[in-house]
Amino acid sequence: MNVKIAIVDDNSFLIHAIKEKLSFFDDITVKYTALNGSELLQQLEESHNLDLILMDIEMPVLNGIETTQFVKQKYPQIKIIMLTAFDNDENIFNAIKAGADGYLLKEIDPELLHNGIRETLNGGAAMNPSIALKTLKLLRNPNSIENERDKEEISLSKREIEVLEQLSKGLSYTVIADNLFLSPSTVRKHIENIYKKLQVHSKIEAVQKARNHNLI
Amino acid sequence: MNVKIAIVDDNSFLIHAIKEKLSFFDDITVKYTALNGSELLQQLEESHNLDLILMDIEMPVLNGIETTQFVKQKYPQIKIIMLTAFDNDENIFNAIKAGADGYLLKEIDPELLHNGIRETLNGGAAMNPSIALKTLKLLRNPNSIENERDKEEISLSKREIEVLEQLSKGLSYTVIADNLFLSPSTVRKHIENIYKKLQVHSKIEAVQKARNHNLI
DNA sequence: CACACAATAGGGCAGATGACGTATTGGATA
DNA sequence: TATCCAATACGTCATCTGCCCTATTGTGTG
Repeated sequence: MNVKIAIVDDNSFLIHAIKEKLSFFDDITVKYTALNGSELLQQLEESHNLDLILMDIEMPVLNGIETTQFVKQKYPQIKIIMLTAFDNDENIFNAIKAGADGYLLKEIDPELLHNGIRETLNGGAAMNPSIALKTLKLLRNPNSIENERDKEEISLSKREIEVLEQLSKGLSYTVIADNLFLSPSTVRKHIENIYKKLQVHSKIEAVQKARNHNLI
Repeated sequence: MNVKIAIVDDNSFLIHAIKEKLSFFDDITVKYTALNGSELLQQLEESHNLDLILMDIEMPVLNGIETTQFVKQKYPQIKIIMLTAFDNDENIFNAIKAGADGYLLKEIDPELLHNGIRETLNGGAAMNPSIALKTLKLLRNPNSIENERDKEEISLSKREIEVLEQLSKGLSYTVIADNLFLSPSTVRKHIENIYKKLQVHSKIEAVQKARNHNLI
């Protein structure tokens, strides 16, 4: 089976180097290349018939972490392997949080890169041994992550939090209304307001976002 | 440089099989073998001039997790790779907590095992791609470690998992269909089947349950 | 060779949901 | 005091969702 991939890197020379590495393998086709995240997103708008993205992290306009978040939100079926020169803990953790399926270093051998791509498409995860070690350390010591606090202040009212909690249990409007001794109309209105505040458009997104911000 | 390793497994036949696999590589010497943890600890008492241990998990007397804890406590310089047939989340997480430097499955190719040993001694971590993926999921969703027991009964197909992943992003049927190049009818059918298997009745419940069981 | 089952696809229907309106009340705050 | 806003409530409408039905194709297993 032929694999369609994209390469995103702000250094066009490096894009070329990666293409070169992959040129040995005829089961991989580089369908897109982009110099930053928003360029990639534009291309995906036109056609998202793509299997995997090799993504740099440090890029202008839209960096690799942000881009990964966007792509995974909209096209979760597309696998993403971070391919970067840096391997500091923060990048790794943020990339994982953003939904990356692997994390490799640019100096990687062509064969290992090829293996990593295949393994990732096969439902595994590609990782440098040094990166793997860092993820193990992060798992052992979860406290080392809790540093980054939320920047944007989301303030939901007490009632809205209550509604959100009920929502998170998978209850319907009418049941929530019944539970909180409210009219269904009121519950709907609360949920409308919650959506506006969280800037989401569905129950699932609301619950997800609320969880990520420790609101519930 | 010659590497001195130990193999700990309650199945002497499997010890032999691993030795066989490693016999191709003349930079590795199997110094000890043991049928359980305490046997290994005794041997280490006499001489702990050892680089790395390949450790089974399920063993009588002293299991692999406990043994790893002991060894890492007393001889932190000795690397330990879990080498086991099972890869359930609880084992992985406990092994990591105990201080394991890698986690491989017994069916691994000789070359990859050799690589894993070398990488680990080189300051990295050895991991199967499937294990790597599990560690990533654990990092993303740390509360999903408890509920492993009742997972046996839940078996979703690969396609169903894909659909669930899309669901979890809050996408609608039509968008999911578009992303996976399926008809909306098919997506609906998949979701129907998922609901039956998970015994739930809404998107949120499905995503919740899937998360708790580390299916996504 | 059956048989089971995953993956695909479509039809139909009742009820739920999301997004828009409007409106009243009471408490907080400028 | 005047204004803001949370909390309450209702109406409408297009769309989505959950649940029922049937059906074909391919793969794998006993």
